[in-house]
Amino acid sequence: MPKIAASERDAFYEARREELADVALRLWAEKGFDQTSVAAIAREAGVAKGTFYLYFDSKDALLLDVLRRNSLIPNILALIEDLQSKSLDEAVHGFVAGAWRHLCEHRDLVRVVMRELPTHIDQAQRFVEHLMVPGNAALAGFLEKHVGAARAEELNLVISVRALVGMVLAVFLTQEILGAGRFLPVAEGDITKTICELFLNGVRGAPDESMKGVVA
Amino acid sequence: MPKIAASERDAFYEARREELADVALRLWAEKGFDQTSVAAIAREAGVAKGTFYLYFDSKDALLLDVLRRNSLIPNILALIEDLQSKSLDEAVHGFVAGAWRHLCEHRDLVRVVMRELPTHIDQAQRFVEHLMVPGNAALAGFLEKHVGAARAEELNLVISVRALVGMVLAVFLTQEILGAGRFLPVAEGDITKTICELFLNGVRGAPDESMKGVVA
Amino acid sequence: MPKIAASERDAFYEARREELADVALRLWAEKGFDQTSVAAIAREAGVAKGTFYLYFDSKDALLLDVLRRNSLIPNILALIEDLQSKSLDEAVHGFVAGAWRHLCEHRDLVRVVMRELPTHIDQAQRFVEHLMVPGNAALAGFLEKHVGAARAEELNLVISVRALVGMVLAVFLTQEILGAGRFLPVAEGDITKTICELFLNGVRGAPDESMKGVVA
Amino acid sequence: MPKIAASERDAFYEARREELADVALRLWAEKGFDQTSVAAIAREAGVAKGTFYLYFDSKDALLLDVLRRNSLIPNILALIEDLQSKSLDEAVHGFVAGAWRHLCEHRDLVRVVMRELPTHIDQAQRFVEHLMVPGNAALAGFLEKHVGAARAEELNLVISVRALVGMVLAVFLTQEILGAGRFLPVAEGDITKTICELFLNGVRGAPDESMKGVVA
DNA sequence: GATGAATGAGCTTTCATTCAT
DNA sequence: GATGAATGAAAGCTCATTCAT
Repeated sequence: MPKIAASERDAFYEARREELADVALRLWAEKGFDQTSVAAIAREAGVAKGTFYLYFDSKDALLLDVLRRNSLIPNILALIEDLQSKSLDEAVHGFVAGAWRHLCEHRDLVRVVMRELPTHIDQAQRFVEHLMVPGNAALAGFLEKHVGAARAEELNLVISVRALVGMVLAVFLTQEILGAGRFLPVAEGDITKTICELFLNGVRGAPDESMKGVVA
Repeated sequence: MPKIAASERDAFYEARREELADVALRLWAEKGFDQTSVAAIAREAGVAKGTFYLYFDSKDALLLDVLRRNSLIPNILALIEDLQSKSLDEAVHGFVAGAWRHLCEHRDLVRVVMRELPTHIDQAQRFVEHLMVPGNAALAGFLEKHVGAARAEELNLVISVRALVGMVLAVFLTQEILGAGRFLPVAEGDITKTICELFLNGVRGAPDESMKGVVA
Repeated sequence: MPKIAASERDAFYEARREELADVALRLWAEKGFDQTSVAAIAREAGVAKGTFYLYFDSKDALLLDVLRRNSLIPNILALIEDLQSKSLDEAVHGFVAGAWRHLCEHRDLVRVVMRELPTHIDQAQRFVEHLMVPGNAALAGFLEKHVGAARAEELNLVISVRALVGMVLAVFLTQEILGAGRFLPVAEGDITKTICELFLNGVRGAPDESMKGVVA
Repeated sequence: MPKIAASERDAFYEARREELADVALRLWAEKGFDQTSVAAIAREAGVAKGTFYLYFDSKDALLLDVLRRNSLIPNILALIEDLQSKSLDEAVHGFVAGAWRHLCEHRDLVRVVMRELPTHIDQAQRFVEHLMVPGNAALAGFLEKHVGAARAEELNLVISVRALVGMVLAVFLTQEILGAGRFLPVAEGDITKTICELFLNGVRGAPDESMKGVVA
């Protein structure tokens, strides 16, 4: 069998896997993992129930694959990497805008991860180790560079980073998942601006003489 | 039948209900609602499967009851009410500490709510309408009183309130649910202090002349 | 304990049994034996579920008791006995009217018997042996006396008797149980009159010379 | 996929459905609808419990299907239609023989219908409206044509028709369902002959002069 | 490779029956 | 005697997974 044919077949195989994973993600976001049957996923993807098992070993294996496949880890680490050379203002604005965009673009994934991560401890471990710990550390280091060691003693910068992420995530969840946007529509720009403003003033703290020279 | 006996029986009935509800909450927090069978709840509570149905009409009815029984809504609204007469600093510290305590004391409930709320739209509605909207409004009003109308135009205060809640919630989730506390143990006092510091500096903003008189 | 008290207790006991049996019959007629729980019977009779078992060994035992207690056998055999001295016309009219009255007065029993007899072969046996066979024989004998041996050879008189009963029963069932009475209301008198007229002309047959002297 | 395969599969599917329906009918006739579990039906049909639900949505749906599938309504209406052109004697003999044959051929269905119809009011309605009312009316009209309006005033012909059906049904039930046939074996021919004789003499009535010309 | 019929474990729920009070 | 809480077997039904075609 010629190489091309094989790679074509592989491409087809991969496309099918992706199709199934996409459908599953959508349905899980809607009704939850347990409330979505394999039959429903197959039907929605336009294949037979049995076909599903040619592409995934089990329903659980598909969940792992979906989480892995859609891992935001590289993107987010890249996002963090990009910030290193910027000013504090630019970096925070860039991070918040980037995070918000990521959340919006992966709305379904966010829903599924929020639901399923806490009961899949192994995945949660992986998430913490590979994304949260290094990401946090990188951002905390970046912050320390800009606000100075003195301020870093007043604030726990790791917690600060998580607080920043928490602000973005919580506002996103309430607006987009719980539907608070219907009660109080707010422009996306206002949201990121408010968060950045809060955080930048927050980390910098009340200006006193000793800080003046350090702040970016 | 004497009065006492009846009230004793009622007390016993209520105790059993509570026992079952507590067991259910614990198991649901661990493995999720769908992955926890009524049989498992009954077994863990030390009764037979059929006995469960003497106390609750159905598994779904128990979920509603657990959510209602553990509703944090009154507590949280009371917490907010208490802040009204305080200074901004005291209020924010009080709120953050109170919220953190609530989260710690209702760890399991938080897990279950985070998991099940998004797929129980009616409950989500209730949550948004009865807690989030009024709580947000009350806190935003309080903030406006202390930071002044000028600052309220720079920041969206409703978003700010949600951001504050988000900081507390996200740090709690990462520390306590995802287990980040094992990687980076932080004293509870450090967490609340950092969040308050961030937020207070954040809402007040960089001081300029016009603010001087207003800030509490 | 004095005799009176014992008999009073017995009377109370018997009254309770009867009450429970009556309630059961009513509910069974409405929804069927299997679809009526012991709890429902007890509730409707105003006693606790456990009390039921002080009066009957089991739900099945109650069914047997209800069938036995309400046995129409003695009544019907008495009805047949009464006819023996009458003329054919009087006897048939008396039987049809009596049977119709019995059916109306024991509507619920009829429903239950029609439903449950076929699946309770032992009860069915008893019914056939103690009511149908002797009753049929008695009526067939009576008929033969009046229509003569010659006619008895043309007609199977046992079948004729069953046919007579069948006419009454089928019209009763369609009018009262299936509710055909709502489509075509017919006076009770018309029904019995029509059945008697049909049967009397039917058994007598087309008059020919040989019959003249025999017919009552 | 070739056409043949599809139609073969459909044929197989239909055969399975029928097999399950037949088994169910048999078991229901024996022990009643409620006392026959889906598991028992599946086991008797040689398939697993779950397989049952590939062919029927629910146990109730199967009951409806069995009643519909075996509906005697068209057959019986056709039987009645066929009589219209015949003489009274021929028609009654034809009807009684046809009805008896139907009952014998659908013994199990008769048992199930007798048991379940009274507690399934919607099905009972359908039965009354679509079979009893029109069938009765057609037969009553036919009778009136042959016995004359004068006799139709003496007899309620609708009741007469039901009485005829009742004779056939009651004798069938006692012979075949209650097992009276074991006590008194009677040739099938004797039964239908007796019923016809009874009915024909019954409807015609005692001959008087005015009737002479009308009777068929 | 694709199918979908078949499976049976497991779910939620009901209910006849028991028994401590 | 009377109660009703407790039981657990058994029901109807679903669904992840297998496998012959």
